[in-house]
Amino acid sequence: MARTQALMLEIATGDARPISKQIVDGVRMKVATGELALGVQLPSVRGLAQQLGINPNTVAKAYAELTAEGWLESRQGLGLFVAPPRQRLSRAERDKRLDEAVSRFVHDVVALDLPADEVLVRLGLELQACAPKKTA
Amino acid sequence: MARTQALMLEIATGDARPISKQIVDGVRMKVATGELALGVQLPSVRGLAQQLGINPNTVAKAYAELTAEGWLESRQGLGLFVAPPRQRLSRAERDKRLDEAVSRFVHDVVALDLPADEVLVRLGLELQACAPKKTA
DNA sequence: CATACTGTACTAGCACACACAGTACAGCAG
DNA sequence: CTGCTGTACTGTGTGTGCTAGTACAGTATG
Repeated sequence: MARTQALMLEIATGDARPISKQIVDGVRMKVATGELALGVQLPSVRGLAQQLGINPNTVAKAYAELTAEGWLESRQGLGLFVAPPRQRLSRAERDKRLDEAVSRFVHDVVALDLPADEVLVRLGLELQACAPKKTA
Repeated sequence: MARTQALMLEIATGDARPISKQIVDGVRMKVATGELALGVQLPSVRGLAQQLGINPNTVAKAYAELTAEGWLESRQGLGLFVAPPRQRLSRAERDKRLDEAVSRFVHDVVALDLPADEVLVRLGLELQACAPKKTA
């Protein structure tokens, strides 16, 4: 392992999220699910930028955030690699962020006037799909 | 009923959401939970703006969105009132928005590396708290 | 009628975030 | 050395959100 991977990432111009956040979300999801295994090298800043047709600075910014969050590891002059899993955030910080995410989601969903059951089932499936898969 | 209500809304400057969205979310929540009953008149655009210390245009923008969504009803020269509940969005539109909200939430939560159970329980409680209360 | 409220619709300016463009530097491999 | 890696800057343009000011139509009251 530890070889560079193609990183089938797609940037949707119609997506409301900024490009850098799309990259962060996409890579983070792939690491969390195990699609990007420990030690795998990511495409270079300039390489991914060219592949996606965007500015290298935008990729660098996304990579910097992923590194700060502990998902990636930087080796100067070599590249970026998937970092070993570890506790990245304090309990308090995680609770705070969870509260914010829950609040945001509830605000979004209340506007739809849907039964709570349906929402929970729908979300449960999605969360399960993102659980780490040890075996491919 | 149908009298004006004080609308205990709070605008948090620390909140990342734009002010107008905070108003939309707040009012929508109060209508959904029944805290703002059918037919109740809302504070005037200028009145709420002064109360919150913000620009009247910002309030008008929020009210316009709530009216477009079907939560409020406008009577020219009289004011804005809580509208009777009705199907505001098509099935397809609601599914689309639910998908987006779920996706956004999952992306936020994956970053926290928390057990899915905990997240679902936490969210279930919050959704229940926002269910319509027929009786005060 | 006049006055004082309502919502609504504009224009204009300012601040901020985002993406882009270009340049530069340090570290590693051949 | 050359060529790749990440990283750090300085700008520039654009879009969004909030503010400010003005104007107009509809309704109620005197």
